[in-house]
Amino acid sequence: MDGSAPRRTRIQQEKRELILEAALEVFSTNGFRGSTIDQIAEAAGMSKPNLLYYFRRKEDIHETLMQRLLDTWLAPLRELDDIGDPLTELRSYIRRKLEMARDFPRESRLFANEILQGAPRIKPMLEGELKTLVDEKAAVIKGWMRAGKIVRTDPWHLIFSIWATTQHYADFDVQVRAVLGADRGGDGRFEDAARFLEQLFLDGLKPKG
Amino acid sequence: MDGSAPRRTRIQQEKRELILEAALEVFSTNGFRGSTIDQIAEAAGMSKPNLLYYFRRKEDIHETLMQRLLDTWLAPLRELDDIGDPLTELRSYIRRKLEMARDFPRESRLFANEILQGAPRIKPMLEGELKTLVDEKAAVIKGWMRAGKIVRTDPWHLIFSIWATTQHYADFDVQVRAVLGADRGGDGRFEDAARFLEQLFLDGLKPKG
DNA sequence: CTAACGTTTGTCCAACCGGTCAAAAATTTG
DNA sequence: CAAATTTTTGACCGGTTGGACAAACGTTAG
Repeated sequence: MDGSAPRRTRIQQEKRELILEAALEVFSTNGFRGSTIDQIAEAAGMSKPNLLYYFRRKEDIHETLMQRLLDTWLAPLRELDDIGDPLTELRSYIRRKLEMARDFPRESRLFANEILQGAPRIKPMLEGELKTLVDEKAAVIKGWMRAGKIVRTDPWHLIFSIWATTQHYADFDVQVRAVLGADRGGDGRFEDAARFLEQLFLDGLKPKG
Repeated sequence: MDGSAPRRTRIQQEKRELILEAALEVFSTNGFRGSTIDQIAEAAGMSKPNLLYYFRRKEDIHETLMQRLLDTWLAPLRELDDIGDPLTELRSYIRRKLEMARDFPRESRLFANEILQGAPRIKPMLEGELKTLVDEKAAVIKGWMRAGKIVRTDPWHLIFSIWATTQHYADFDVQVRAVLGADRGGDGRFEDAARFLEQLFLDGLKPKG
């Protein structure tokens, strides 16, 4: 197998970027099967055969998009480090994840779509690379628990809960904005969410004493 | 407008149930556009024209499914009541939601699919019925905060976080099982999740003192 | 200029998909 | 039973979709 990237002209690089950007928009709102090559081509400002000159199959676009996504998507977790104060580390992990939901909602939805449908294309990666990474970070968290820096609990489910609460603001954005209404559903909702999540994860709901 | 339900024969009722059950399976894993009438018909054990005799359009099936879903889906929140101890009420709301994720994962995924795609078919309901219900319950929670029964925080985001963390175990089930691995990803994962969530929502991560 | 190479387009196709229709089969009703 | 009604089926249709292809167009290098 040849792992080297194919040589590409300047035009090819630019057009491929254009297509991927358009495809991200279309796939993330319609899902894979719900999106058509024509839609992507139009969003990218080119004809369908022209698009197929750069990506020979619809699936190739999706696959390329997915590979790129996964790298950046797990970056915040990779940064979770053993140096520094545990509570501060966790707090900034939550903050980073929430910022990703705010700044890259389309990527979040693309990922959610894939998982919802049973992750047919990335299951191996979930069971391999992702599991390894999470296990590794769970061990770090367990160390913090042993040291009494944070409460003893299940590190895996802790990570799940951080994923769930932060990605919720990207994946369920329509619902969040609908429920908050016009006045509170504006740009401030991410700051409100950040404040709430910090409080929840650090102190919970039970009053002191 | 005639709001009365059409008269139906015994066969019609049974077959319609069969179709809805099959459609729930298919729609929840492939999304609306990703599902074909043929798939649903085959899953229901009948021919496509036969299915179309009971539901004249693909959309009618989805709509019927959606209406039923919404009633039961919000039942746990409706039960959240002002009588009884606030912390107990919240704890059992979380437990009920988690049980729904465990027992009705397809319904959860169907709903998630709809929201992910921008809720084209149920946006009015989100902005109307749902918002009203959530606002009402947020007021109840605010009362608990004023009474010092739970910590002061944002009730809307609190509700979001409960939705997010519990539905995560249905919508992202593949990922959860992949990360937990064969040994911990079995049936016990919901009990582990319940324990973790209770601890998180009540006490947070910060050690006492 | 011209040959080689990279890019774009129009046309076409086979498969699929949602839905129709008439006629056959099964069931209910009198 | 027979008539009326409901259910099931096979054949069919028009529109869409992913993708192929050759020809035209543009660009670059000798």
